[in-house]
Amino acid sequence: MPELPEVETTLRGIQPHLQGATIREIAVREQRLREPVSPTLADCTGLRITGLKRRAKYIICELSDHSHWLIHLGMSGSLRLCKPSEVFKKHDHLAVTLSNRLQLRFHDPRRFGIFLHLPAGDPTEHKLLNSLGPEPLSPEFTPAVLARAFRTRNAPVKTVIMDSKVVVGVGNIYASEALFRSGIRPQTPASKLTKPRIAKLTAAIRTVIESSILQGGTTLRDFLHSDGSPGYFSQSLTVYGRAGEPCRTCGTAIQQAVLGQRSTFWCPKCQR
DNA sequence: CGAACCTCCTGCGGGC
DNA sequence: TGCCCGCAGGAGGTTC
Repeated sequence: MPELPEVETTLRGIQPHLQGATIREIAVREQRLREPVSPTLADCTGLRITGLKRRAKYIICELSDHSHWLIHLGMSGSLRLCKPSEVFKKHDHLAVTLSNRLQLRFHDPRRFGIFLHLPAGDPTEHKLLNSLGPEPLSPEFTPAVLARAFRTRNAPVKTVIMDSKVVVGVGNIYASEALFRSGIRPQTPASKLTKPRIAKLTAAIRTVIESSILQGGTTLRDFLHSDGSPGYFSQSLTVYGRAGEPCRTCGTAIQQAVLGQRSTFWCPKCQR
């Protein structure tokens, strides 16, 4: 369940090894992902990787012919670098051999991930990217922006902050965490929140994601030898997954309910 | 447009 | 120990 910080950590881990490398070979071992792996992926042999960036939870890889790879880790995906000789693990669906004697492997048991080859052009015009909201850590993510999005939304605030058109990168775990941090009950209709509370929520989303990236960065020492999953689960979560356990602030039992098909956790005393 | 619901898939944990 | 069942979840798609 890679959340944005995990994607960012993955990007930082692989970037130094991919940037500037030439693609020697591409092996697609399983093309049935959320969308079929692009058939033109094989045509990328011989191209150089000229840049890597992240947008929302997507990793965008720029190639020397100005085409791009658009990668999403879905629920269970990971990217990892290893020696080309390493035995394939179950669910290693893609292997990209590079000129630097390393191999990039895309591993994804549940196959909710995506690995697309976009034709030369601006990747942000792709339909998966062209209607995304602001990055939570960018200056564009302000209380005013959130307030504007909330005005017309009567759905639970938790559902709304998980809407990627409102703000990207707030997954199920961090939605609960950010709401706890801002003292807001997840069920509250977004339209009912006052300006000061929205401001608090904006800051909480930023803080929760920021501190998690820092954790990922410290846990992950050498991406080359890691198993591909940054140790971000080791972080202490305040409410997520803690139903029935005492709130770390007031001791009240953490509640759990399903909201918008997703399990949600909150403290009934600290969050109103 | 908004809201509710559906879907893809496999691993894991609970119950017996 | 083994088996069955149901749940978990990112996010686009569908329907009303």
